[in-house]
Amino acid sequence: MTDVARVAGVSLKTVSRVVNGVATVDQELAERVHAASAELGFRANFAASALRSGSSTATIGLLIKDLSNEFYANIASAVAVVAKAHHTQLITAHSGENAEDELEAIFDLCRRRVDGLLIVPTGGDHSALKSEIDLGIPMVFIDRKPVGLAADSVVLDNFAGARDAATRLINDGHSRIGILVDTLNMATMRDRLQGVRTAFAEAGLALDDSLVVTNVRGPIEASIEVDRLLASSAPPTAFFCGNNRSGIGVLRSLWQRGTNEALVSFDDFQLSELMPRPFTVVRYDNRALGTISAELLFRRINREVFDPTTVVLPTELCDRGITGLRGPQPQASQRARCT
Amino acid sequence: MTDVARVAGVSLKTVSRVVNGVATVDQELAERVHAASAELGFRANFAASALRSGSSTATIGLLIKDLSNEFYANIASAVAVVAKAHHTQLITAHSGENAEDELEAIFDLCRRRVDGLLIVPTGGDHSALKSEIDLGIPMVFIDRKPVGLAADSVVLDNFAGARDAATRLINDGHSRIGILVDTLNMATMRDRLQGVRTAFAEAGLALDDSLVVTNVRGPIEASIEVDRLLASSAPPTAFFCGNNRSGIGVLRSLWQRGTNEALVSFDDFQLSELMPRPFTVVRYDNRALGTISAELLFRRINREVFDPTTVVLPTELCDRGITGLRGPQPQASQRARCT
DNA sequence: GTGAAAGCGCTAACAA
DNA sequence: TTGTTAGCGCTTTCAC
Repeated sequence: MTDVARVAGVSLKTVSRVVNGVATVDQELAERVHAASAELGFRANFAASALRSGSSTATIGLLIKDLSNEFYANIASAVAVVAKAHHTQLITAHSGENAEDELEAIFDLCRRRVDGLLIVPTGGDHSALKSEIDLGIPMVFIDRKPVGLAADSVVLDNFAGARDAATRLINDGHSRIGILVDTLNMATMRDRLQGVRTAFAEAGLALDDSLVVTNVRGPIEASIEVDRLLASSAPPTAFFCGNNRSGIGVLRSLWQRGTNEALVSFDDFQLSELMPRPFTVVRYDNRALGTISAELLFRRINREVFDPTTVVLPTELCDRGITGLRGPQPQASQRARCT
Repeated sequence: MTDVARVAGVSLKTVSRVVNGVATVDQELAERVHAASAELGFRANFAASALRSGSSTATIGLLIKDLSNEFYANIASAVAVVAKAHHTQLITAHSGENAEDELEAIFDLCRRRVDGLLIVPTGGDHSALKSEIDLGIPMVFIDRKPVGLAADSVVLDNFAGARDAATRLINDGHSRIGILVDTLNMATMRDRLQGVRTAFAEAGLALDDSLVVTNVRGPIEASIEVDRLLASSAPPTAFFCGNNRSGIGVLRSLWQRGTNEALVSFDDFQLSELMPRPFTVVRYDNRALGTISAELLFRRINREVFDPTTVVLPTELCDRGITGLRGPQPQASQRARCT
């Protein structure tokens, strides 16, 4: 900028004024500055500007597990739209599996003075972040509430979704239901399992714990468990899956077997309506997780004052998979038969 | 930092040394600094540090259309892995549809002094970026070569992929093939159409231009075109789709009709092997687009000198969709029958 | 309307 | 090993 000032024959401050398009600058001087800028290839340094003026970095951070997972990608995409509307750049940090990595990434973003942080927690304890919040960096937690910390969060109604799912199966006459969930270290999974238990209790039925499988990591493990459960002397007549990955594994297994056990799985997924066998999903507005969190964050960033909020998004049951009947089918954009 | 120095009773520079963990500092002084840091809630300001030391911002930018699209999400996910390995944060900017927005986003990232830029171009002209490259900001273009600019790029072998696809159909006895591609403003689409034309020419067949449909934007438009083409007096017996979105539309239409026209579509997608009808995809390593580009970018960032490179990734034909036969099926992790 | 000087938070270069 | 000084690129303050 000093060079530009020299070449344009004006003071540093005048260049600054022209570059920022602020205040009134003499037409001719402004043009000399523009000419000199172009000649020298001058580009304003955003960081230096923010440093001196104490203005915000116009940057928020998003901590997320894995963008190649549709669930997280939809959140990130929705967040990006809100960020753009606020003329803010988005730094996306991948936490990986590890809670320590996650903390380290958060601290790095704080050193970079992001205006705020959106966190899809890997789990673990978040009390270490209290100091960062006190320092004035707003945070909103997505999909899981923070542990050991009072902060905003946007989550799903996991309990109700799972209870509805199990109730549907029970009402359809099933009493032996295979339950496949991921690790119970995650509150989401605990809530979903609790929803299923509640549905059984409400129906006056006993849930056979030998049909409850935890730590189901992915589709392949889910397939294996389906085969194991169905080979038992008192096999289940239906399955509940705690997430779409195990749902897909079960779906594949059941389709291969050609048997007609019922299936309800948490999480919808792309092209679920074209799966080769009917099943049901616990659906919710995936993008809303991102949109609402980001809007909440910007309210905090804009210094709006309100008590820590938890937004709970509703779920609904939707039938998916093809029925075997040919003929006009609903388009993806107006998905079918949701309750 | 000044406050920390005062509270710890040491000089500014000593605090700096302790914070950066560099050089040897007396044990006791270091502890006084740590204590003062904790007491005051001191957090190093990364931007100020980079400004003074002239070191890099340890940030790269990724310009991408839409993370909710599997193709882009896989690229972003792969880039994030490489960035993390280089201890670099990733700013993801969504270009939207608009070429002007894209340029504006790039300029913003340049003002932020990112170390480098990864761009999935929306199209349009990129000669305006020459000045930024000259300024020393390396750029790598993904999926499409830059227009009017010599820069690194990583692209697919669109021509060969499409030629292989059409040749497969021709060898299977098809001569009337419906061709559905998106706008020919995109070089990828032009290359794919050219690949199809070449396959016809090599087979000594004429391609009926009335079966070539351009500007097919998505699944719904594709479905409509399928219905139109099949209603004609000389309907096609097979379809080629220029991307997975139109492929999905055609697949849905053909499945609903219950007819057995052949289908080959560019781009694989999740759960394609569970689609209710056989078809074929032109597959490639989606993540490699991100991984290789990012690695190329970091070579540039590390001041390695080499001529502008274009990496072309190969494609292969893979059969997808269920065959109607029950029984053991290949797992997604070892996908079937790829040539 | 324009410019000179001071300083944002930090580190390089040097001195002690 | 520790401290002092100057200054990264920019904006503020205030005088002209």
